[in-house]
Amino acid sequence: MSLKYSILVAISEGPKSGYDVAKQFDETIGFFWRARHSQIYRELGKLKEKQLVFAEEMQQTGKPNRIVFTISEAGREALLAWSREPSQPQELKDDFLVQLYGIDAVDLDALREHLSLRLERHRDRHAQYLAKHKILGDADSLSDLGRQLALEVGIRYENEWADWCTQALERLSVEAVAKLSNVVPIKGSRNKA
Amino acid sequence: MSLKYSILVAISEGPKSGYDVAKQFDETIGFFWRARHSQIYRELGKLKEKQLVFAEEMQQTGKPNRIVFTISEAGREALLAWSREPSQPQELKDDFLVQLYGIDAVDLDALREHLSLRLERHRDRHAQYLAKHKILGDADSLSDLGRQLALEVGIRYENEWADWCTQALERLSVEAVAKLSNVVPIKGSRNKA
DNA sequence: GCGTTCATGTAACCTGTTACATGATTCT
DNA sequence: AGAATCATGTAACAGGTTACATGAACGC
Repeated sequence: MSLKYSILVAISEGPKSGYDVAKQFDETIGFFWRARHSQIYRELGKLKEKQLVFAEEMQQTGKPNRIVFTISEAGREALLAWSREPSQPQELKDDFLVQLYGIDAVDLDALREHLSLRLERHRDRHAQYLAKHKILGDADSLSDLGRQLALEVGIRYENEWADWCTQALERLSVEAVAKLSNVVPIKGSRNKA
Repeated sequence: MSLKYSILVAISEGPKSGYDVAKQFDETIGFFWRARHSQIYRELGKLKEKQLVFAEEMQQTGKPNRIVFTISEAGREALLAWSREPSQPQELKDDFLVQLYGIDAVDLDALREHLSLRLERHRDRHAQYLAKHKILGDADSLSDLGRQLALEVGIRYENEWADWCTQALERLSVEAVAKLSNVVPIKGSRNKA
């Protein structure tokens, strides 16, 4: 549903090739919507058919030719119409939480290890978002304000995850688990049928 | 990838029909992994083929027959093996953030309205998670602790979103936007080519 | 009489990932 | 000599949504 519009947003800033769009997805928009180049080329084809973008082949010597896409008036209108429809929030969806939910059937030591890995990852991401946020500085245009707000979601998200990982590591530590009154065998526990 | 294991987690608690699994996905596991019944029946078929579960048809008078699935030893092993592989965190993916990123090309008034709607939604969800968390009380078993920790992710997640929505509404209010030094036309702005 | 719950599934479709495929240039 | 960047795409598959299909029992 939204890949289409994410691409239109990218192209609405100025004409871009599929390759350019893919790069932007890796750098900025990709924080909020990811896509591989294979998907991007496929979608660009559809956008062209629906005449939401025009394509123009640019001769290049030495390098392969670029096919540059420009947004059409219809494309801008589609983008505006899309922005008027309520979007539904992304729901939590995480296999790690499923493992926690079924904690009696999983390997606790592995879970602890994965928690540490996640902690590092979330800290890295947090730093990345912060850096991008800093570059924007004091937002003096609507455009910068929008990007800043979007990044702040990322900052909060990663920060909370990192914080939670730290807590979870403590509460699932060997010592903490040993203190639980209702103890179950720690490793490879086979549930009652 | 993970639907398979989410279903195994559900069945590892005790034998269940496809219908039962679907219900549990609506109530508890569904906070962390969602699936429609069509997907669940399809997946159960595959699990049966791979002999990770057994199926047994139960006669019922009045109601349609139930097909009850039980986890096999191979199923438990698969679950354990899965828990040993690192899972990758869900990345942020939200069309709303894409709209913010391309704020010059969207309808600002609509955006504000959607922000309010989201705020409500996140508050509702937050309350839901909190209620479920309260019911678990002081975790005295590993199983409860796991579920509690999982719910806490949800609580944090919804709380941060709600908080962010409040902030965003202020910073994108008509008055706040009017104060930006680098003003762009507010409605239906057509970008420079 | 009508909607809900119980209970199963199929089919078509859309979205997203992985791998395949090619080929020149530039940097190390 | 080998890797990275530029630049395009296709094909097969996996995961997920929507809609179709059926049918009895129970409560309002």
